[in-house]
Amino acid sequence: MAKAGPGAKANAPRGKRATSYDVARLAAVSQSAVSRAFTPDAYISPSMRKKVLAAARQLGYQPNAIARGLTTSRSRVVALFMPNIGNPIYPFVLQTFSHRLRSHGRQILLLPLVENANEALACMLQYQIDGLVITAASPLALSKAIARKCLAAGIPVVLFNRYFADLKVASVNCDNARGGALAAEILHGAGHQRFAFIGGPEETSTHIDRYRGFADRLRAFGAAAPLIETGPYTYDGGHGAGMRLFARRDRPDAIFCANDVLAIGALDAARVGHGLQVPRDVSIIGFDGAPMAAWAGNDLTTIALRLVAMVESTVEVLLRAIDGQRAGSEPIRIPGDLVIRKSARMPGGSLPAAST
Amino acid sequence: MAKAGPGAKANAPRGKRATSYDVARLAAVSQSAVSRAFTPDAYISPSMRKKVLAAARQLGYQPNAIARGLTTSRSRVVALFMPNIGNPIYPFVLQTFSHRLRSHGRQILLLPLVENANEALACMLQYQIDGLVITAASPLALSKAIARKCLAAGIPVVLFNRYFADLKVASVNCDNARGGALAAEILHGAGHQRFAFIGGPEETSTHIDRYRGFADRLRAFGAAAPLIETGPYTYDGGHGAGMRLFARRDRPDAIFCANDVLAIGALDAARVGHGLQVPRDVSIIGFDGAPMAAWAGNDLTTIALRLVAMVESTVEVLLRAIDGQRAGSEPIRIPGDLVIRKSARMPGGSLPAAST
DNA sequence: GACTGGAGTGAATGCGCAGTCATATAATAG
DNA sequence: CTATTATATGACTGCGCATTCACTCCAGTC
Repeated sequence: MAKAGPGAKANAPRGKRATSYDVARLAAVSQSAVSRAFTPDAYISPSMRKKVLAAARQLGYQPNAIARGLTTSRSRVVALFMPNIGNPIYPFVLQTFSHRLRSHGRQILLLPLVENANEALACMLQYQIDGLVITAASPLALSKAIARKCLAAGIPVVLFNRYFADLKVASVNCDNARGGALAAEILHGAGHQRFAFIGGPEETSTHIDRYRGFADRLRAFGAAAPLIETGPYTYDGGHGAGMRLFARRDRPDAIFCANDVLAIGALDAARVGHGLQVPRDVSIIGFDGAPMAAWAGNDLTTIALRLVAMVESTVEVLLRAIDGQRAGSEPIRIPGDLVIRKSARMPGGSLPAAST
Repeated sequence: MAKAGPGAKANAPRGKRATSYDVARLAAVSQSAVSRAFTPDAYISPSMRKKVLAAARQLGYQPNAIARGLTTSRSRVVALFMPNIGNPIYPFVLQTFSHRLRSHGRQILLLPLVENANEALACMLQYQIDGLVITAASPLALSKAIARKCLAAGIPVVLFNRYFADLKVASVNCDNARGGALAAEILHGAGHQRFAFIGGPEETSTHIDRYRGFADRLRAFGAAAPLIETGPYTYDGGHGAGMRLFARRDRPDAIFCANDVLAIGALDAARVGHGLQVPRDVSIIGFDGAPMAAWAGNDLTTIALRLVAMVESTVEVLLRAIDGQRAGSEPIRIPGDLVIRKSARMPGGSLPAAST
């Protein structure tokens, strides 16, 4: 074949990658033809395409996405803003986004933790980002500022597992209020009397909706209003809240936590910190469906997000927005699924009740 | 100022972003001057730079990284291959990489989980990736194939927390053998007699080196060879291994696990599965320094990776390779730090010993 | 048999920028 | 006061591709 370059395919000499012209020359066609061969809906005969692709393969040619982006002024890259990964569901979310976007020919650029919204916007503009996904695992004020800037700059934005009441941005969420109500039904139905809620930062939509769903349903049952403890969405936050709650004389016997990491913190506060038995002395329900909720040491009853469905929906909304259709800003809500484990007594006593 | 466009800065009319020519016109200078103003080491007077930057700010101008990439033929983007995020240290690793690379003006493109190495290479070539980091959180065979292809294509590669004995690739690792030896010293020094090792996939360098360091040191002490159980690097892997070990008549009283997730699985197998007390009945030591090792319910003694140092070293090696200096393929080893908690008895009885 | 039209292809252009080269001005020397 | 050199700037080209436009070719038409 060609002259042998050390460790190189066909003729990729020294850091020089084949261009469409190289392929054109080899296939004895024009550069236009090469371009068409790699463009899905281009006007080209099957035989021509086949010939070009053969030559391309021989040279190890891949279209240069940079050059393509320059002419089309779209990068086919989507940015993801997801710093502060404290919630263990996000690795899976990230992986799922990556997979789904790839199947639509998109790549993911990871936006680093920036100081302010301008830095983020600069990054997006520089790389001609086609769209942005912001997950709840990011500082609220910063997320909002970034979303606002991007919208002003005409970059489509979709929020994942979060929404802003005062800013019209497309979003995909769990039906958090319904999840909270479900927790209330279970805990009340199991005969509990003294309820508590352990939440996260009070301005986040997950905190607000999960609490509201829980408290509203309790009120509908005529139960006493739940105690509330809040803190960051971390193990320590849940542990601290649990320690405070269990130290009270009117110690709660049923706790709903705004997420699983908080719940595991509360669980440890009960068992290790206060020597309580779960669910004999206290029932605890979490939210999210984090992997470690299933671990034998935790065995946490929780309301699991349908993460795959949520990601798919987010991708769909984003791609549609990129294609120019203005997305509605009404939050899309996807239900959560109750996962019954052993950290909470169930109505009907399907788990060892207090009589033990 | 300029005519008011709805929701637009100065004059960013309809999805049209300002170019260097626009800035040049406004500042009454040439396009070259604009380019120089945004190039760190360019030959330009301070006054000129100031004037250009002022005009750029007024237009909301950001250099188009795509166009820049086309002329410089480097994208300033680094790819990260890290699918299968099962180990909870990786979210932090990802965040740290992102942060560190950004401080060097680099962005991260997340490589999705691909079917084969060719897909990955295609992605790298299309986007003119400057370099690649492969973490241990990715399938071994695929990682190796990708690394091989990239090297052949002239793309610098650095492995994080992994190395290949039979392929010359730069890598940054924990000093795993030393960590294993440390675990052996502690467990032997605390008076344990029946040792076991719970590992991951047998061909991974972390498994091999951590086991070897452990077993070699035990042998040096004249102790019996440890029992070995292996499985995937998951909670279930550790739990299953633990259940098997504790069911034996010669049940081990000291277990070293190749990582923290395995160790937590083993811990739960001991406590929940077999009703054993830790560390009265068995000492367990993990590896990595995962966040949940610190949780009260686990309280796991472990050997913590110096993740920040490892990431910084990886970035340094990678950037040097991108700048053309061939990196050595000898693994860089960074020591791990013993974190003493309550899952293992310590030499000298600094924790409640078997006498309880 | 000249004419129309569809199908396929090639030539040419520009995307936005970095860098090279040439030029104009200011500073220094002789 | 001219010759020489720093210093700073502008004109221009090309990176690799998508795309537009013009063109060729050939089947069908009357």
